[in-house]
Amino acid sequence: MEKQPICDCDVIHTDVVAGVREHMPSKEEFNKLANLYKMFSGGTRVQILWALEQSEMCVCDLAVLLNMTKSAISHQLKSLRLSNLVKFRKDGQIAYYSLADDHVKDIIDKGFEHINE
Amino acid sequence: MEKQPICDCDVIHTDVVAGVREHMPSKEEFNKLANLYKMFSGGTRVQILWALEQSEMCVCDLAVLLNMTKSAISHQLKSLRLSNLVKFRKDGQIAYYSLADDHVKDIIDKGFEHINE
DNA sequence: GCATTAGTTGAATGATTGTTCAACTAGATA
DNA sequence: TATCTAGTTGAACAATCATTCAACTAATGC
Repeated sequence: MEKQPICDCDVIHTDVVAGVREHMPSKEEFNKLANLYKMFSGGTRVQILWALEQSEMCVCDLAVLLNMTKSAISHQLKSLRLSNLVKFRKDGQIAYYSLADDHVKDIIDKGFEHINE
Repeated sequence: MEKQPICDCDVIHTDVVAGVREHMPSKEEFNKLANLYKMFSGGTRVQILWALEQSEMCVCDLAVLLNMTKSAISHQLKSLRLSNLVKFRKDGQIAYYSLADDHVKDIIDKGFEHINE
């Protein structure tokens, strides 16, 4: 069953809306995009991403740097891993995390640009 | 009273951590950055931002385009306004919203780049 | 004046999220 | 073998968030 439109507007700019709708990505694509930015939208995660931009680090390094528990860091790293923003290599029992690709740096830099204007 | 470190690690890479900490922005700056990305991290808000990148629109236009209530759109527009990501002009009772500056487009484009690789 | 409409707002509610806690695995060391 | 440590995991709880609802403001037209 199709959902009814839920806006009670009488006069809208039908042509503008139709034109924009024509090139609009799917809801699914917008959700993917939103989920990507969600990874940058928490204070802890954005600090982790910035830190890994400076140097690869293990979970304990990050925990000490950010003064948080290994568990909290590990949970956030898992989200970042699932979003393909970080990767890691294992050496013995130590896991060395690093950024997955250059997009992360680009996105963070753009963000700093905006807040510093 | 100073907070005690809460990580129970014995061996960490002290030099790496110290080096990274030296150039680390303040917690406050990271929070500003995270708040910026929070604006892109909801499906609705990122759709609004993308739509306004295509054309200026009134609240009703956006409500019809995204099939949501005017109230829901208005609430999100308020957040976006407070973050200086959108602005609006009033013509009679109609409020025409548009993007505040080019950073928004840059950030969204970088995001699409990442998810389409 | 009154009615209508675009938009805003605050409170409430349900969903999502971040951190903590405790238990666990795997690699190292003895 | 037993023990220690780096890291992971799931459940639980508190905090944050998005949408709905109802009431409201301001501009338009009769």
